[in-house]
Amino acid sequence: MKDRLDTVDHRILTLLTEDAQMNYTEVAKRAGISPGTVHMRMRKMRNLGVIRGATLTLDYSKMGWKLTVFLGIYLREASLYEKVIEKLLEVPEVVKVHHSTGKYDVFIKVHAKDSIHYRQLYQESILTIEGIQGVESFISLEERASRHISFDS
Amino acid sequence: MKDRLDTVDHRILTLLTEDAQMNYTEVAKRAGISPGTVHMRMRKMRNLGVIRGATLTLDYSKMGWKLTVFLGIYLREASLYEKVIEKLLEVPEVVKVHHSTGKYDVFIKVHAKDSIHYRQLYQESILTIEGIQGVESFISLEERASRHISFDS
DNA sequence: TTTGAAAATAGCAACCG
DNA sequence: CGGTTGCTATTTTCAAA
Repeated sequence: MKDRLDTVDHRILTLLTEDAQMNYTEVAKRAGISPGTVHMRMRKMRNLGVIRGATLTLDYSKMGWKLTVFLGIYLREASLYEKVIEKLLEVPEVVKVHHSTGKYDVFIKVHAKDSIHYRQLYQESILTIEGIQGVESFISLEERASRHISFDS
Repeated sequence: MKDRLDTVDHRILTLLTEDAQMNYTEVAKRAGISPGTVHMRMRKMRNLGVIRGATLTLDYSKMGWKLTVFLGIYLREASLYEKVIEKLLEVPEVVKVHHSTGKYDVFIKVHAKDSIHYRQLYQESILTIEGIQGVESFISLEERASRHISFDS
């Protein structure tokens, strides 16, 4: 098993990042290879850890979750990040958590049903976390793109 | 076709957001329903727009893309966002674009192979965009969570 | 990497509660 | 009317070339 990805792998990734539920026979057809090869390459890329999994892309607003908010968090001490992240992970509305450097120490994304829900979650579940010094928030008005880097090259 | 999602729909979403490539027979087994029902519910949720699609979760660092950077962008005038977003979408390394309010006008996520690549991309493709007044950036050291809100309730 | 064949799954139609 | 069952076409998966 070769470790480096080639053009065929990239082509498979492009197709499946656009629709992870596309069946491998169709992927094979579009990539100009046999279905067996698609299966093999996918197993290889999963084993390499290049592919971590597959997930659905959901429209939360259509499910009644109207708010998407990003929070940039400053810590009292940078070394507290591990503890703070642990606590953040306990909040179900928190869907992304990045340990970061630059402007903020921790950067997260949360979903809320409405502004009431958001305020409550913000005040009761985020601000109360020990070690957080400050938070800057910005509400997403609209997601204009959610895509992958292109593998064609 | 009922418009509201029920417990069964939520259970299906939970299973498939964790692994969008799980076959529907397995989903049915775990949700305690028949495969036919899974197909039916999935078609319903796609038609409702609740499910927009499915994608692979990739580990970019394992593909040689070592840097993930978030950029908070201030515009010269808030009304320029449409034009600026158009330009940002032309940059292939830009994978997420949010029109936002609060701290920044536009908020994006980019991937780069290394710091050389990042600097070049930043200076040549981002800073040169007409209408951008300022940019604040923070590098993701580590993604500690990428998940969905939980639908159990 | 492809091919070919067996096992499993998808997708639909007719039926049931 | 939504759910299940059962049937057929398609897909997956593996072994051999």
